[in-house]
Amino acid sequence: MGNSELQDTLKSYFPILKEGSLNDIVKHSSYLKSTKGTKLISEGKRHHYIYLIVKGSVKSYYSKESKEVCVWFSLENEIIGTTSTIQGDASKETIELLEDSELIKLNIEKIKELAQTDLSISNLLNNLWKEHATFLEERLYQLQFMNSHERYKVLIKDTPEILQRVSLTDIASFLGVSRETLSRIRAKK
Amino acid sequence: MGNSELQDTLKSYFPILKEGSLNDIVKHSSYLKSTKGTKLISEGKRHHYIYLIVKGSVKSYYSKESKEVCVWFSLENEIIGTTSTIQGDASKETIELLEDSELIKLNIEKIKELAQTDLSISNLLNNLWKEHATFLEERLYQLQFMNSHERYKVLIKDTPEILQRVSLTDIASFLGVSRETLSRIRAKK
DNA sequence: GTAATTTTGTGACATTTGTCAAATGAAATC
DNA sequence: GATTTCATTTGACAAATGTCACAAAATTAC
Repeated sequence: MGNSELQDTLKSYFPILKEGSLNDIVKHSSYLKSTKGTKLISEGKRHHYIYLIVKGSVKSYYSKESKEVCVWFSLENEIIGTTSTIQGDASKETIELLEDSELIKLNIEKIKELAQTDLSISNLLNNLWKEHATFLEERLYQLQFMNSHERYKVLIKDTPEILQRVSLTDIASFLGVSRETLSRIRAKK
Repeated sequence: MGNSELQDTLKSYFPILKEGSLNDIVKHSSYLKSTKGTKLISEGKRHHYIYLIVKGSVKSYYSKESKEVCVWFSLENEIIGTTSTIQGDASKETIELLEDSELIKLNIEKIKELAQTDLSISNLLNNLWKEHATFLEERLYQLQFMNSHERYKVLIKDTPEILQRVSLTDIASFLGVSRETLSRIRAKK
């Protein structure tokens, strides 16, 4: 992917950005391909990038005592990163590729710097935070209000592709149940 | 609370704001006292305000079939609102005063408008979103990773004041357990 | 294609939690 | 201070879920 292609892609994702601001961001971005299993962000480490998934899929998870709990999955056309990374802290989560993927890597440190003086970039970050918060609230709602059967139904209704592309082990932890319980939920339908 | 007092208070909460930007916000803010049980924001309705708690406490909850599930509590010195309200949609949650309270009411519609052209306000909104997202992630982590005993322990460790000022019924739904289960958790300690 | 490995499903049982009913305790009202 | 009302606790039981062990299926490696 050439530089002008990169620009075109980012432009379509960030339509509210002014031309000059977009250029500034492109300067701190790069295209990359990476293989399944690659960790874009590792728990406990400081990172300086967020990513746009051009092709492929990723999971984000916390781990404790060799157990993993998935926080979210992302497929094509989504912006991903961890809140702790964006705040400049060591990441609390790990982000790992579930498939061979194509990504655009954006230097969030630089973008945050730009946002200090660039209104259009600051507004862009606002939008990203807003979307992320909305996602998290929806997830909390589901965990607090729905039982595991209902949460599974919502998942297959809203993002059926996840079922095809993510292991049931990961989906189970995402839904907040054991692998076996998810198996039984699926058997009943 | 006079206008200059209002200005001083808001200044201490939003130190990153430039003087002029602060003035613009003060113009769309007002001080108010309100009694326990008052709903600042009602589920299903459009609202245009966020609030700063000067004194008092509030809960935010979803309701379904006459059951309430608490999403969060706030005490003094916190900014509160609902994501749906801020986005201009009908609110998904209800925000209700748990005690007689003193508040500063800020017109979020106007603030958002200002943020379109005012960098310092846009950056302020970014900070607020960031804090909110961090809170939500921490909560998700606790719900996915800890059992109810552990979640209760975290609550009494991090915000013991909540125990004194919020009913156990509300706390139970916040922790994601029934009232009776919370009673038993407490009995065991 | 076969073997090895990983993922998913199933059974049996223990544990946790929810639910309903009733009892106790605390707070508000008169 | 007695009474009413509301909040919290406790008991008994049912339902849901976790855990462990193993079987079946699917995937990967050879």
